[in-house]
Amino acid sequence: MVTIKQIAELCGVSRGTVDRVLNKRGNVKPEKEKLIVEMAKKLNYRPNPAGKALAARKKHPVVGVLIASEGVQFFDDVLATMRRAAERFSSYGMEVIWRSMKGFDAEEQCRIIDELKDKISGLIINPVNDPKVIDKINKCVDDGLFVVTLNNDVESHRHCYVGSDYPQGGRTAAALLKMICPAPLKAGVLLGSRNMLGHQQRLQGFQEVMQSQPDFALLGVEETADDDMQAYEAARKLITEHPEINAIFVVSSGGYGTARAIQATDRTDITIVAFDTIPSTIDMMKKGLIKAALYQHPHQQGRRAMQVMFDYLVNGSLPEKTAYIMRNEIRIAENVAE
Amino acid sequence: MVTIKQIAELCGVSRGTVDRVLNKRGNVKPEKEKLIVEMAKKLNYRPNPAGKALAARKKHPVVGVLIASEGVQFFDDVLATMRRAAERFSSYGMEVIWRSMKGFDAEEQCRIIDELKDKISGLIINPVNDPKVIDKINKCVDDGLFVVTLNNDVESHRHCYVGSDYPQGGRTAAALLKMICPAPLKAGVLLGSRNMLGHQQRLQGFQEVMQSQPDFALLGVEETADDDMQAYEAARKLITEHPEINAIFVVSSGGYGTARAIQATDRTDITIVAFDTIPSTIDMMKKGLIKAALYQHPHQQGRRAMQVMFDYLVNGSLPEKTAYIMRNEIRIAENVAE
DNA sequence: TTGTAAGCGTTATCAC
DNA sequence: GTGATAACGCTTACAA
Repeated sequence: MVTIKQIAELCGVSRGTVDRVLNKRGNVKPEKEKLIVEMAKKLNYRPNPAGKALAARKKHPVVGVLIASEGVQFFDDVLATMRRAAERFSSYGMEVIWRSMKGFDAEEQCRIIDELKDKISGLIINPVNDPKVIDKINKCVDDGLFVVTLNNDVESHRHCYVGSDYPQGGRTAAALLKMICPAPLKAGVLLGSRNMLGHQQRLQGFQEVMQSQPDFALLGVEETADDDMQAYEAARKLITEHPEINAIFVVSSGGYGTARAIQATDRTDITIVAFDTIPSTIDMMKKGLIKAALYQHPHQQGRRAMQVMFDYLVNGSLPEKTAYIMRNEIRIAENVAE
Repeated sequence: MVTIKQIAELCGVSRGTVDRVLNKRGNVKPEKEKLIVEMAKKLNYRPNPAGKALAARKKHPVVGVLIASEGVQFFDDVLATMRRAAERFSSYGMEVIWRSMKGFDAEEQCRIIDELKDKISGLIINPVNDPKVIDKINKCVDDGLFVVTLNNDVESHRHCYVGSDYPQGGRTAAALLKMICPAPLKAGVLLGSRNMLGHQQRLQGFQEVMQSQPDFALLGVEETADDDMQAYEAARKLITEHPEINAIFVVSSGGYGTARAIQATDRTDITIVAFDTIPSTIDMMKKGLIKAALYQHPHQQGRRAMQVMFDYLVNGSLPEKTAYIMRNEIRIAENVAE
């Protein structure tokens, strides 16, 4: 509740001086600086976000959002919430420009970053795990951009990461399968790509929990490129090659294709656990073909990423954490979207 | 991005006049009013929340929070998040005064409302379902208070309700038990109180789903007053009177007491599904005694209630919905808080 | 090195 | 009925 003005009066200086001290703009006599810093601390000064936001309007901050979202339904929810947030924030003078790409081509992502870079002061990106992209991101940070990685993190100088707890997702799926599938468990795994760190981590978490199950058998791991047609083929392959299979863990997208494959074989004894409650998955849950789906809070991911960006660009405050990791929730037909 | 000032210039009037029109304060010539309203609409005017917040500081809005939270661990999470939100909002000049009570005594709740009433301009309350309380709430609304009911709704003139989807919680628990418990299912139910509408609704949802299960047997429903000791006794009673029991659904608090009762009887064939991931429940989940817990988003409930209040009192904007209903998530030992 | 003044958008007060 | 003005807290450009 204490303001810059009050601090200025108490210290016998002007608001400008206090502002220079608190925002470390220099050009203040050391003894005055000390006095002001101490006074601010003693009075527990917290800048008023409304005042900051109002003054920040003159800056018209622009945010770039670059997501490899095309053809990935999971991002529909993320982006829907980001758009709503952007709409809210627009009245504070923050503008968002949107870019999307299909697939994980590092060259293309670098190209788009270059195209965006001189237009923006913040970047929200779902980065491809590639040295060229990482370099590019580090360059952005060095040049003063505020960078948030979303849903996929890379070893870089990014300011903040927002995504889900991948190892936990795998562990949860494994434990759930142990609960709902008759032993002995003979499972197949479909994953998007071995090059996706998150998918790898989910698989590791899955195996970690299954280890303790002596009669567990991992029959095979197939890649799907997060594509339902490929998932369909991969699931058929698993079922044909391993008729004893009784469970399939779909590590990322592809639940629908998997369910269709099961449907086609008329096998009712195979339990599917998938990721993400996207419409096609929900459909298959209602039909009983997918028993459960893990929810990685897409809306919260989108909201948090935009909020972190807004707080920095408009309110001038850094995020409390350098990584916001969302929990995995278990959903079944009864508690999935109505 | 259009401001009052711009509208004023375009309409050839002063900012004051535009303000009077947009905030319906009257004293404006009908033709001017019409012109201004149309211009605002045409330009898609949206008030700037930062400006509003800044101006609202002079009002020093005070919010009363009254929750029957004592001894109910579920509310620890709700209140923790509400406190954090209150802290954030305090820099906008919004103050919160906190009251709690133990149990559901309507008289006492009315007394506390009376005590708060002339100090506050908004009330967040977990109302007792009693005509006296409802009258009191309606009186508050009539007198201009903004009222949000939290976690429990009552038939009143409250502006907004924030709580969980009770029927869905029951349905989800039932479907989950069907998945993880060997048939035939012989279940007992422990619920807080038959007078709690939410608990009743959960039980109904539970039975609704179980109906379709021909070999299902509901062995008994016992009340616990959300108390672990009473839950312990009630669970022992169920087990003693119905040795064939193989599942217990704990409709609200009491999961810990139930698990202790199971532990005491050395029965390993009874599956417990409980509500809320409070510390004692988590402990019992880690030990494997409680198989799953339903999570009703306490943090989101707290955050949303405070946000709705803030948006109204500080930004002058009504909530988009009159009820915010949280989903029930399924959690097991692997995805509960680390 | 420091102070002053204007401005961000909204609201409230007061004078006409 | 209406308009001018000051105020909310903060930033910034400029003057001293």
